[in-house]
Amino acid sequence: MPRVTEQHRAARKEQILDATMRCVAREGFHKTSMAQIIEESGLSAGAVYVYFRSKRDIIAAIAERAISTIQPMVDSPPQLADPPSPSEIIEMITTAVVEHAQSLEVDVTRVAVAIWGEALRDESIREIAVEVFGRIRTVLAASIQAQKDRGTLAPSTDVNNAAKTLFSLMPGFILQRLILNDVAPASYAAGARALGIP
Amino acid sequence: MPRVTEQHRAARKEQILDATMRCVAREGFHKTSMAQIIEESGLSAGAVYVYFRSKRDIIAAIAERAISTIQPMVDSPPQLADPPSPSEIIEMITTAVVEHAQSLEVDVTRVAVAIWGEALRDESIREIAVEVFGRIRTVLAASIQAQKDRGTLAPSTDVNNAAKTLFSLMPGFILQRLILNDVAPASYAAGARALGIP
Amino acid sequence: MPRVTEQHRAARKEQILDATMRCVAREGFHKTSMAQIIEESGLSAGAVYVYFRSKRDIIAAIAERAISTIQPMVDSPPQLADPPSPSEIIEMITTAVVEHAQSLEVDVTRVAVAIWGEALRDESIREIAVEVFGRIRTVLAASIQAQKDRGTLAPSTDVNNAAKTLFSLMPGFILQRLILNDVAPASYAAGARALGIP
Amino acid sequence: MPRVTEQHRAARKEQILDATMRCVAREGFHKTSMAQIIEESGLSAGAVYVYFRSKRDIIAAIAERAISTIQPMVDSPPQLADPPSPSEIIEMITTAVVEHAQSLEVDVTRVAVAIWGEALRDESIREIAVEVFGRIRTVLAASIQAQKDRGTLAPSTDVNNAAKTLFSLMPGFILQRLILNDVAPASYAAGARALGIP
DNA sequence: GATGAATGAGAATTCATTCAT
DNA sequence: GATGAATGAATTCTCATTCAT
Repeated sequence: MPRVTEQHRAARKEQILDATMRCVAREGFHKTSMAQIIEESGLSAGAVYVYFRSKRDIIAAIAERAISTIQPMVDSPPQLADPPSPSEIIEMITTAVVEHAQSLEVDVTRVAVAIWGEALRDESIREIAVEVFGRIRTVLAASIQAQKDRGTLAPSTDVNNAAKTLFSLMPGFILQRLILNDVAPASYAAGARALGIP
Repeated sequence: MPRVTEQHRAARKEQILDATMRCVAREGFHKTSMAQIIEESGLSAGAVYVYFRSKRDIIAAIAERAISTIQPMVDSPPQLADPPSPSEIIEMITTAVVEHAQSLEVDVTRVAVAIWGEALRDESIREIAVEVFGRIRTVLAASIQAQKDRGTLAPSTDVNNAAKTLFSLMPGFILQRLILNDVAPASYAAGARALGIP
Repeated sequence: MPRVTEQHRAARKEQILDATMRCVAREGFHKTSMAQIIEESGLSAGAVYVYFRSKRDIIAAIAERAISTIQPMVDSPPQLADPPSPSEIIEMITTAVVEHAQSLEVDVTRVAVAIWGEALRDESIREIAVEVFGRIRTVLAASIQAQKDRGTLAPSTDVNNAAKTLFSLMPGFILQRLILNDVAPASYAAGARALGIP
Repeated sequence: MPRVTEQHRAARKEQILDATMRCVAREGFHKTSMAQIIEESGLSAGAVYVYFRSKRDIIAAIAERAISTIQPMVDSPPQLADPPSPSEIIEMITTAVVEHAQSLEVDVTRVAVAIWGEALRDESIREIAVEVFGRIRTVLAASIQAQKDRGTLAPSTDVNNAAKTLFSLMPGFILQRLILNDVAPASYAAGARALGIP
């Protein structure tokens, strides 16, 4: 099959990564064997290794996917004239997370937890996590700054500190949803407001 | 069998679990091999299998340890007449977490992340996580209730929802500390207060 | 098909064999993969398999090349009136070997060692080696016969036995040059003469 | 099986190396798979890897064996008052080689050829070959020196050069025996004497 | 109870070769 | 003829677990 397009290559890579996501969401990175990925992808062992040099590379690619998966979730809908408040952002993101998780065959949040674990033992995965965390925090910091400008938050507010604290609501939601399964975007955001978060 | 033997058994189990904690903090559960645990514990393969029937059992025991490790952290110091406020609790727990992590040779928070991942694929580990999460949430709910009683939080506050949101600050702190390494208990609690959390 | 195509075929085969020689000189036959040969030759996998049916065929072709490579080395320069003496032949051949090895990008003697190994497990490679060894021995036998005729060697000399012994000086030189790297044609021939070889 | 002696370990290693020798004599190093070694040794995969960390280690151990295998062959029988002459040494060594090859189930000379090939691509194997070659050359040099002292060889003889040339008779004999199968110790040594070697 | 050698299924990866385009 | 993606058996090595001593 000569003259195979870049498109074809990209599609195959997606095929492998899609299969891997399904496996990892179920079993985590290290309980997912290459044999499972191969089986799930419908390709042969050799084919998988044409597109990825090692299992580590596949894991890294999965982690990188998180960046592009998260991005549309954290980007505020452009039609909003006013920047959303922190609790609104929380509700927006958690809603997007839940919807995404339910619409696809894989729950990305399960993969996210696997990535957190991998970030602790693989520096290059950690770097990817650093970037994702940073992007989310930036969005949250902008919202906090807007509240401060508007007077809803005290002028003395340290935006970065507040963003770090606010950021926690994202992984905390994911974790409680997956393990306790008793959180929902609306009530979670309501809880944030009840605590005083604008 | 006399008590001495029971003590011996317990000591041996601790020895194995201590060794495992060190390994898991470094590499996670699945990159930790039984050979590593055996080597690190200084015991023989056979001996380890006398005290634990399988690697899964060791992982479960490690997860159960989290309960007793967390308990003293979340229990408010008894000398305090007033129950601490939510942000005070956050600062207390995060401080305890950081101090614990620095004083011991293993950073328990790294093991915690490994447990979160394992809870997604092993129901019995999930049950343990459910219990740990529940205990922490209970402490937080009590504090929120106290604030509500005192009038610091609105009477309409849904204590459970607020506790769920507040709970997130714990795993969120752990994750940011391990991956971004730019959070500290005092400023983190300050961030919480800046956001309006009492 | 016109002649041009035949030339083309031959050129392509050379291209593949040249590439293989480079690989084999480095790593031997079995550590040289088809992928390396394909890469080194600049052709596609399919193209290589058009010219050679299998890796074994390529190895066999490499071995056959040895025949034509060795031939000009063992053939005495025709201008010499007198046939050279055994030690002179040794010096001529070893000199040719060293010069050849240095002038080309591949050291054929390294390939020769690989062929010796392969001859032990593949009958058809052995047959090729038999032919090469035989040709060299024939040249040496002729020289010994000439010495005998001239009276430099005893009339009782068994020409064939002497040729077998003399033959050893060739692989022995190659091996010591490659592994110990402390032999040179002139001193090697001098050593032969010191031992009494005319 | 606790309290396993060093003897036991050594015996197991021998068992694995014996099996490997049989395989390598047949197929060379790289056509011998770990599966074959495992099968031939009668052990399990895991057991083999308890004694050798990798296939490379096994190959290295096989090469090291050559040293101790060669040593008794090159050591002159101590009862000889006079040191043997070069051609006598050649006959002794080649006789020992042939007898050894016929008495054991493996022909060590076939393994030797495999080692020569491996020495060209693995530095540590080369080092072992250097040592073996050096030992043989030392024995030959001593014999040449004795001949020189006795006046059988010219006083101008460069002992080292002559030893290098003489050394070649060993690998040359091995190679001709394995590939052409038309050499025998007695006639080979006779050939050496016919060429003038004392 | 303790030991640690042994097991063998399973892991990741490679490789000679094929064949649809 | 030429391409190079695809194949899948084979390769090296690991690992949780067992059991004779």
